[in-house]
Parts: sequence; C-alpha cells; structure tokens
Amino acid sequence: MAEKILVVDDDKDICEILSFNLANEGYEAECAYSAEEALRKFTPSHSLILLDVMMGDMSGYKLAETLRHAGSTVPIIFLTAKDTENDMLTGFSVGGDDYISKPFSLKEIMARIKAILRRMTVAKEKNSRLVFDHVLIDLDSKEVMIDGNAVALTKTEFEILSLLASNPDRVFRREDIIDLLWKDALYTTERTIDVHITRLRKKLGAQASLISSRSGYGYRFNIPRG
Amino acid sequence: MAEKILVVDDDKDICEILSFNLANEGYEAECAYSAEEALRKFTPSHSLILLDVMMGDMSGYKLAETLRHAGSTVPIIFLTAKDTENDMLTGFSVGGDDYISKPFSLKEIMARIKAILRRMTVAKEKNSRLVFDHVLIDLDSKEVMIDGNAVALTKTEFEILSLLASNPDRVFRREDIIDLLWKDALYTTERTIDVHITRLRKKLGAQASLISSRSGYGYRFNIPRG
DNA sequence: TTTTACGGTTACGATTTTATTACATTAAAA
DNA sequence: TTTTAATGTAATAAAATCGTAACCGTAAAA
Repeated sequence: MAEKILVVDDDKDICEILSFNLANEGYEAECAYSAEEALRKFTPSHSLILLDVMMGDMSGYKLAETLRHAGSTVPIIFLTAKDTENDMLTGFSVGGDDYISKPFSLKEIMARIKAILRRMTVAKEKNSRLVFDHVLIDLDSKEVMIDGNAVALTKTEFEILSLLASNPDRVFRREDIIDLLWKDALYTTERTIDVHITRLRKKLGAQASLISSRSGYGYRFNIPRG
Repeated sequence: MAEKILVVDDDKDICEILSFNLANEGYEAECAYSAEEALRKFTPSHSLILLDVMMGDMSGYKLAETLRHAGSTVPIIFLTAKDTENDMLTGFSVGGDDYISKPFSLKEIMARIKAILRRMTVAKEKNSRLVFDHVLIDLDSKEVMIDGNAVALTKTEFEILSLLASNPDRVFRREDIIDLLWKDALYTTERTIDVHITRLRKKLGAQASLISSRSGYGYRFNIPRG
C-alpha cells in the first residue's frame, strides 16, 4: 500500500512538479489547488500533507488548524516563501511537523518527507517481541512459543501472524494482507489467505481462537481477555 | 515526567546554552562533549538527541549510524555549520529526523523539538473510534461496545451504524445510505435499509433509541443528551 | 370513518463469505 | 538426485449474512 500524500498549492506548476516527483519516489500523490479543495479531498487514509502557506482562499495555517481541530493528526509539512522566524514558529504552533522555505530543493523535500514517515512507523511499532498470555512472538528470531513450547511456523504463516498480532484487535482485509506481505508478486487469490489462516490455526492448537474472522472484513488477532 | 534530551556538541558553550534553554522549557537536558561520551551517556530513556555534525573524535553522522545499527530509534536532530544540500541529505539518510543549520535560532530549535516529540506521542495512539455515553464504535477493530460489552454486528449493520454515528444528528436519506455503502451494486430496495435498521436496533438493546427515523426523510444517530 | 403514506417486523430463500480438504507446483533439504 | 516441506489454487462444504415480499401498526389526510 503506497503512502498517499496530498499536495496543496494554488500554483498549479508547483503542485504538479511536486506530485510528479512524489510519484517517482513511489508515493501516491494527489493535488489540491485551494484550501477548500484540500478539505474536500482529504481523507484519513492520507499519510501526509504538503501545504503551501499562502493561498487565495485560506491561509495554509488556517487549513492546518482546521484539520487539527477536526481531530486529524496527519503530518503536515509547510512550504513557503516567507522565511521569517515568526512565520516558521506559527507553522509549528498550529501543529505543523516541518517547515521548508522556497526556493526549495526537491531532494530536501523528499528527504524530509521520508524522515517523517519513517518516524511515524517507527514510533508505532518498535517491539521486537510481542507477548500475550500464552503466546510469545519473537520478531527477531522469527520464533513463536505457546506456553513455552516452540511452534514451527512457515515463513508465510509467521508473517501473517506477526502482522495481525502487531496490531491486535485491528481487522485486516485479505487484500491488505496480500499487499503488505507479497509486496511484489501481484497475483494471489484472497482465498489463499484463508488457507494459511487454517494452517496457522491448526498449529496454534488451543490458542487457535486468537485469530478470528470478521465476516465481510477479514481477520484479526484478538487481545486475550482475562 | 520530563522528557530527557541529550545534547552532543564539542563546543562547551553551545552545549550549555542549549541545555540551559532546554531546561527552561521544562526538559531534562544532559550534555556530552564528544561522540564517545554521548555513547556512554545515552540510555533508552532519552527522548531525543541534539547532535552536532562536526566533532573531534567522530562525526555526528557516524554516531547516528552507530545508534541506529544498535537498534535505537531515538529521534535525532542534527545541528551543523555545514549547510550544503549533500550534508543535509547525509543527515537524513543516516536516520536523522531533522537538520538545522547554524547559526540557529533557539526558538526554531525548540519548535522543532516540540514538533518531533509531539509526533512521537501522537503516532502511537491513532485509534479511530467514535465514543458516546454508552456506545463505543471502533472503526479499526470493527467492534461496537455497549456499556463495555461487545455487540456482534454484521458488516452491513456496522457500516450503517458507523455512517450515521460519524455524522451525529444528521438525517441520512435511505437513498444516500445505499449509495454510500453499496458503492457498486445498484439495485437495492430502500425497504432493505429498514430491515437493517430493525436488526441494528434489536442488537443495540437499551440504546436502540440512538437511531431514530425522521418520517419522509430517513434515519439519524442522535447525540445522547445527558 | 376510510384512505393513504410511512415505518417496523418477520420469515425464508438466495447469496456471499468462510472453512476445509485435496491436489499440483515449486523450493528447500537430505 | 531423491525426498520432504512449503505454497498457491481449485473444489466443495458449511456457516453467516443479505434482500425481498408480505404483513402489521400508527398517524395524518381526505
């Protein structure tokens, strides 16, 4: 699943240069030419916003504030011609994550985007072992223990289990599991996931119910409850 | 508990100015005057490192690499007199989170530190959930809890409830509900919605009245009023 | 009163989704 | 090489979910 980035700038040329380069780097870029359009196009699935400070209908700061007040925590990088200290501080104070002055270097922008997205994912999961009541998953040694006994999982089984268990209770669609684990190879049936889940459950034995299916959605790893 | 920040710079004056100002901002600052000393003083409880690029014994980049290879994901902000593009890109490529050129503004540094630490905490808890008095709707786990007890909803029921609850008090026409949830398939009777609503209400039990109908218009999720 | 419009409910067959098994193919190990 | 394990696909069975029609009830309109 490529990261989606929303580029907001009323200068069409800049917007297109940026989104072209973002696409080249493997991101899914989308343009908005006004704050109003950005609000309309923004969805929770966006990973980051590149936001011009000066725009016709609404200042970029205003848009950032609006998003933050609406509860969004999407990372925001401000792009701007203004580079006085006060402008920058305003950018950070309305919840911005970075502030880059024009004329900017594309490489710098790409590096800063990468740094923020990296920080996002690193902050989320930095555990190398997932520990639950009866199950221990060691992401480094690729080992799974149930009540102290090692369980022999194949690579695919281990990957699926790790993915589900590293976001307990969250439901993963089969489509997403495939996208996340089969990164390259594209032609995999969703039924394949079912088969792996069946095998996984068999090996998990008494703990099989840790993985449950949510009809119409996919599979999840349940946080064991008392 | 104050955030601990490690300041690494072989210029004692800079180190002290920074740590003084960090302390003023409520952080717990510690100084290291060489990469070697930094490695010795660094602990996993540090929340962030301010790192000078040019130091006698080891370049800041080298220290950052060492830390990353050792598995640390602590945020690193580079401070530097070098401000060529390549230096900056090196900073990001060794796992840096930000790159600030000297002479730097203290306010800018403080703002950037704050932004990164904010991002750290925000990134960890990004559950999307709708919370009301007795009802909790978790959009990730696709779960609905009423007074702490899980309620088993089918996919369609969950989708309808989420849709209504994410715009409380707004009345949705049956036609719109169908358009929004059945994105592709086209021929669904509006009466079908009624049936789903009935089932939903039954499962919501005591909270059934959260969903009310507006004759001639459609359905709505009522904001519970004390 | 009767009529009409609308929402609410139920039952049931149809459809979709999930689980399991068997088999073919590929990759890895002996 | 032979043997074994791992993987993906297809077929089938089982379970869960869905959609519709028919019917009921209520309230407002005629």
